[in-house]
Amino acid sequence: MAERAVNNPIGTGESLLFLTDEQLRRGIEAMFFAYRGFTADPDRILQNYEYGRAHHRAIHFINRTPGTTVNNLLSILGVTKQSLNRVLRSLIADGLVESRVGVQDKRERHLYLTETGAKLERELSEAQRNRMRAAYRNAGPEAVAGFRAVLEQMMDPEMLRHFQAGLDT
Amino acid sequence: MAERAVNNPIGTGESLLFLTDEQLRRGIEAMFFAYRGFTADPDRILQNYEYGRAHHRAIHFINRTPGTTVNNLLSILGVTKQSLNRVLRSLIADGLVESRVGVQDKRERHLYLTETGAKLERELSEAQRNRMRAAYRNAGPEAVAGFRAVLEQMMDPEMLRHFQAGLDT
DNA sequence: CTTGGAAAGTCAACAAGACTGACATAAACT
DNA sequence: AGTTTATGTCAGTCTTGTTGACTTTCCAAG
Repeated sequence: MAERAVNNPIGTGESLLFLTDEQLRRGIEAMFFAYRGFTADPDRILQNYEYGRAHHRAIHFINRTPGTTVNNLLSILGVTKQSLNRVLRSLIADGLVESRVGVQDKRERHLYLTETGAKLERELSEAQRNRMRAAYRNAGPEAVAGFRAVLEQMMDPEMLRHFQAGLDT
Repeated sequence: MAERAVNNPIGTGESLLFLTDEQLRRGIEAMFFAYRGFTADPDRILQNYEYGRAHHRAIHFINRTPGTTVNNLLSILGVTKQSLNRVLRSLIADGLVESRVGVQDKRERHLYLTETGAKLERELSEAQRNRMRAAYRNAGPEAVAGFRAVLEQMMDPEMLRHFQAGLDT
């Protein structure tokens, strides 16, 4: 009936990985609880500005890739253009994001943070980096490499593409 | 103006951790993209049942701790009772969750998955475990330990408490 | 040079899932 | 007896997502 306590050992060849359902469940819960911590600090800050997580995501990726097009942002964020448009409209209206008509292709809009937008971005990312930095330091350098390796393996191929596109090195 | 390309090395004493803002940003994005992959499979399955992520979370933790009370679930999930109640009501109405009045304290309701509920739980967690298992295998055993270590360090103390409460070992 | 299609934007309607606030009930505690 | 606790419910709001329909702009191929 229940498959609890059933061992499900997987040999990788070189070293054994005892991946019981129980251990996998812990990994799943770790992701769940950690993601909450991961978003907690920015969420708190955003309340002071009457913005939400969607605004944070837009600001983050516009900052990462200044001049990115709406379409590119759409494929990174994985939402509909209507949903993103609502967010962008408010950010543009509030003077945090600037939308410039494309030079080569005038249909495209290229997005940039204004000085005000960059300021909020710094406030948000600084809080998030502080938590990440503390976690990294407490876990140690080998842990950091493992953390990144597992996360990359967990991504969908298209997301992995977007992730690697953001790596300069 | 911009602080790009500014090194921010942090010496831990034993081993050096060069935690540049750039490296921390990669960790942040890794979390973002990986979480999308993490939830993608269950989300797809849930559409067939007209349920959402909130139902999944409730089902997961009721399965993990059968007989848990509503209050305990509330503190794990970090939502309001009104929000949780909406989810529980539909799960109970659909016969996936059973709510039993407490024996010692009759104010409390203890929650259990029915056979139907357990079946959906298996379908969801199997999909999620498959992805987690593949990620673990591809990343290797040392990576798994590091992954878990960093995630634990990223949790808020109260969430860490809940996480560790779910560890039998 | 015209037309087809891509990129972007807008409007409307809707749904899930979170929230607050107010209130009800039952049971336990003091 | 009065207060606190646990739960449930009603009503209303907000954010963020969705679909569908439609327009404008504009590049590029026929």
